[in-house]
Amino acid sequence: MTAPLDDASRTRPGRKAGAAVPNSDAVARLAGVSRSTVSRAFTPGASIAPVTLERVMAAARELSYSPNPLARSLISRRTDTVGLVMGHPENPFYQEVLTGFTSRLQRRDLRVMCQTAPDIESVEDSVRSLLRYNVDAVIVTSSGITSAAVGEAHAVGVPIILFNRTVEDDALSRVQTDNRRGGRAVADLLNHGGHRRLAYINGLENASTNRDRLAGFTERLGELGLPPPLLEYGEYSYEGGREAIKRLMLGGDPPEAVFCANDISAFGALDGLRYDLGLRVPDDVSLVGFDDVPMAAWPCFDLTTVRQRRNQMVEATLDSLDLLMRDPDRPPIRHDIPGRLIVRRSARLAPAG
Amino acid sequence: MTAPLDDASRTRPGRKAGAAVPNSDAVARLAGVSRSTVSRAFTPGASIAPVTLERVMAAARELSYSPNPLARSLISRRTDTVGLVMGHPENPFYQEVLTGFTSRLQRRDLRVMCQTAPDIESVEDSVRSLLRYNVDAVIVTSSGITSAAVGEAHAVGVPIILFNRTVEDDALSRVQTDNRRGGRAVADLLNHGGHRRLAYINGLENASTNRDRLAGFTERLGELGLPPPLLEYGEYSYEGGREAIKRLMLGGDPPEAVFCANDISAFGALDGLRYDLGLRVPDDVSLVGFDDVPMAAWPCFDLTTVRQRRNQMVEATLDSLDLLMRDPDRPPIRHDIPGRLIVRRSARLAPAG
DNA sequence: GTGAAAGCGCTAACAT
DNA sequence: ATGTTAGCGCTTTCAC
Repeated sequence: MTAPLDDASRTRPGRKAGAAVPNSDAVARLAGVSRSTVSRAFTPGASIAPVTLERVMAAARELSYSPNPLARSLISRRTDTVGLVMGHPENPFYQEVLTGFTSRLQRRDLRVMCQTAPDIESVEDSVRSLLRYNVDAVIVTSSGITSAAVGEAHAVGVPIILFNRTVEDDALSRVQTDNRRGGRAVADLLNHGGHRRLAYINGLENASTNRDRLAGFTERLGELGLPPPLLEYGEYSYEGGREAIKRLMLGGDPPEAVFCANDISAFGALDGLRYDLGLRVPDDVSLVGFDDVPMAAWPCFDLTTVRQRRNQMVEATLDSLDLLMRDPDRPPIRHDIPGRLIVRRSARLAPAG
Repeated sequence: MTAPLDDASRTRPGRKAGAAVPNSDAVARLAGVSRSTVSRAFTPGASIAPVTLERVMAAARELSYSPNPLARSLISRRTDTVGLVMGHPENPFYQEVLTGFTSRLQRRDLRVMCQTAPDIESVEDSVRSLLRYNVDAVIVTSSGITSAAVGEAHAVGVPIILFNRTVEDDALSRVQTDNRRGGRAVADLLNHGGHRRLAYINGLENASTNRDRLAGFTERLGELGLPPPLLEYGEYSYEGGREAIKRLMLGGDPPEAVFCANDISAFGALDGLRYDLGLRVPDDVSLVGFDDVPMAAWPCFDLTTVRQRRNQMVEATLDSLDLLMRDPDRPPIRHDIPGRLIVRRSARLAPAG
């Protein structure tokens, strides 16, 4: 529970002694003003005479000075740093999300502290660690979070946003694809294709994305008078999908169409079907994924899938972050961004001749 | 050039006022000791009586106090934070590298500040920004760096390590695959396959990885008495590879075998060959990539390639970092880790019947 | 509009 | 082994 402060690395020496990092004192001396004036020169709203400003800035340029943000944060209680906790970085979708976040945050002149957290407990550790470093906000991607961590963040007034994950705690801001609606759309598509025996290859069992996609899928199947899907476990991974499809197809009552919880597991399922089982897609089995990663469009896969609007989701997250950082007491913000069915060739569109 | 300090975000308020972050003063009072004793309790080597230590720690636990690392860094001149500048995050290989770095740095109790930098100028901006935040070291992945940035880092004693990139400045530490040797190995392989008209699909023209792979390839071809390869430009991307192969094959003297600067462009070339041009691999053309990303093993690609030993490279980088952080004046450390030829089915192994 | 003084939370140097 | 003092680099009163 306690932070490992007693680690050996603490014996490491600090920065080289002779290193000359200019401070406001030096600039003040060179410009012939007081330290507070230098500070004012670097504080946008401050009242300062234009000439003085110019003189200070010239001195600052000469010494290539800029205020030490860490010292500044000691007083301002802002670090201009956002913490990013990534749950499942092996999925290309989240890799693009990560890039989206870092590049856009940079553009807003915010620093990014990255942590990877394989499971929900390490999310707690990560958040705690980020809070110690006084980040101004935390984004948690594709992973849940313990209410303990939420509480600690709330106590110090640091907003948390969940990206593509929901938790029971309804007091949390979040941005996600409308996974349930995505699942429903897939049910409709497969129904149009004339399929009746359907299956779903689960992602991670506890992920809300997985649960919601399945819930929407099953719900809509029910409305259409179709039986609930067969279930298998694919762990959101290529290997998982490839194994899962074999278990499904070699079981008693093989499905006619399979909905995979994400694209990567769908690629695994696709390869399992054609290379391991010698079946054709979509002639023998229809297959649908979720995410629309770039590879899904490659001819080798040509995967019908539900697109998550990555850019839109990232933008929504950053906009929400802005609002929450301005006012930590604001009620939680929630975005459910509709996915978009991308029809390619891996699923039959009409009943077989 | 100057940092955009005058941005609007500075008007954003700091952390919630009521937020109670305990400080050493509070702990000192509760434990009935002085503030310096509290400090000592959290400083591993410090001389402190076991009973006092216990009492302080109990008080700290009660207030859930831990020292503010930012305030601490003001004096110690260490932030326990490493800057990571990523050049081309769209390549899955570097996405895995990124994950490797963040998870391993976390394990060493170091924070990671991430920046993405599309070009060499933005690397300079990124490094400067990281230096302002007093990172203890900087890792630059898959991108070059300006000597200005190197100079600034050196001036403040912050080590920089280049990951998979070389620059003229020989005073820089770096870790990379022995790209030249990798290129030579591919030349040998294709020669064994009986190919004589060869081509190389370039990655990014200025990337040292690209130059070295090509140099090794060409060099070894020369030694084997083969003509230098035809050249095309694939930009290290799927689309680039797919277009490049078309230009090559539809040109006057189509090659018998093609070496692609990385796996992703090789996938593009492969799809171009079979889906756009109707050719078979390796029957009509042999194809080799570089990286050995997980997808290369998927049956759909089954790509012969040169494996970069990602984990080993990441470990070597972190070990070097450790040494350099301990002694910034230490001479540059260089690792050239041999790649490994992974033979799959995309390249012929013996001359055609 | 500007300077002096106080203090953010911490550690280091010097006492004892 | 512990307390006192000074100061890291900055901003923020509060005077003028």
